[in-house]
Amino acid sequence: KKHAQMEGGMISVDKWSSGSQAYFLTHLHADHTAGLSSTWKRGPLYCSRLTARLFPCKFPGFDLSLLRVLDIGSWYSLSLTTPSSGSATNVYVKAIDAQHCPGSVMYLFRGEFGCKLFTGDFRWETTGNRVEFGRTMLLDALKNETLDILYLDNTYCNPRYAFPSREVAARQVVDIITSHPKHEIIIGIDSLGKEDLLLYISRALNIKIWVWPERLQIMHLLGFHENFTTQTSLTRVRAVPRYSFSIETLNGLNTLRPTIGVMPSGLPWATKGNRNIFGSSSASCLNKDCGKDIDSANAKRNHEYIFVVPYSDHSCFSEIQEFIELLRPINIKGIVSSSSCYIEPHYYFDHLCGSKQAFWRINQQFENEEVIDRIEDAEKQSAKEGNSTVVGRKRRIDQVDFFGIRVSRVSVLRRLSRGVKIADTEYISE
DNA sequence: GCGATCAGTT
DNA sequence: CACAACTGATCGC
Repeated sequence: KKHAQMEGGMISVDKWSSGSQAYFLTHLHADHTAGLSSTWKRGPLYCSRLTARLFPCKFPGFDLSLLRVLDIGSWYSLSLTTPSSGSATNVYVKAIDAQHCPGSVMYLFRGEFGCKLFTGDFRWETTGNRVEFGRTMLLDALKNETLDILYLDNTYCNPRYAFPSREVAARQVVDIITSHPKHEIIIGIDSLGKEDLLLYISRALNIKIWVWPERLQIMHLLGFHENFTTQTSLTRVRAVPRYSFSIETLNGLNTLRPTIGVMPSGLPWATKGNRNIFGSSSASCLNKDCGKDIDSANAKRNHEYIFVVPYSDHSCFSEIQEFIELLRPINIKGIVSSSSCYIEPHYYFDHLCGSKQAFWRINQQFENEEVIDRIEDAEKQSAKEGNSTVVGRKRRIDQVDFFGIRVSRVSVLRRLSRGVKIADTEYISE
């Protein structure tokens, strides 16, 4: 579903079938690890340092000598074999913070196949230190080169998906909690992710947050030792598995103590014009103050006890757009294919793609003095690194015309297929 | 027993 | 209902 096999079986990202020489994991959510298990024997598995630390929790008994840690922001060189010719070839890879869940990274690959970025799941907010750092790192990694293919987390790749930053959403949650001073609070979360939301609440209200025992272990591995507890008596705010979070649960809890539920989700925050397209059954929803008032008026209360807050670990449409405008890739492929309202990134972003657009990106950078310095450094660095970039550029020119004509149709066909193959030869064969 | 797949849940 | 992420049943080996 959300994975790729690259270069005719040399590299797989979040795809765990046999036939690759190197396997890359973007993050530890279950929909990216289907096929991975503790009995893994297919070869080295590359991931971020934090993912490696969390790995034994998800896959106890996994042979850890197969894990290869990639520190974020560093280039690594892999010596692989070109399947068609059998000759040795170098592939370079850099992991970049994907800002999705703890340990999540994007992978930028460079090799004789060109330059390809696989985002995994990612969130690309517009402000904040982490975002600035990520933007700098990405531009620095890409230098003045064109990005041939962007494998994009297109979960919310549709203009109707509009929601605020996670910090704004976290503030909404705090407002909901403080406006219910006598209530117990439960917040639905998954096995990994939304830690920043819980930390924000913990710090803003100076309270500990209850989590279930397995989740406390994760929190400790993430380095959070002070903000969480498994002792119910210490706090009125509890994070519970989302799967156990239901209206019945809340009704039951409310027979004991007044309790409200908070559901952080990107889903309900689709808009059509000024309206929430997901029906109007809610007692008070975001319609009235859409886009203006960002406090709890924008937190949709769809049940007497349940507040749904627009806290998403995936990019909204405008963030995806900004990301593409920054990178100006030659071509884009969505990695999410399961949705019935799936929209090809090309539908919205074709005008941002293609070889001319790649040059546009470079020209735009030169309007910024800071970036000019970076490019000059990049060019010096590039000269030191030898001829891999030359090979990549030659290959890229071949791809432009081809992709410009074919890719959109191929992508639609591939919607129904399992797996995304991005080697040139596989494009032709399909 | 394991893993792949599907159906169902929030 | 849209989604992501997860659980649990079932089937095949």
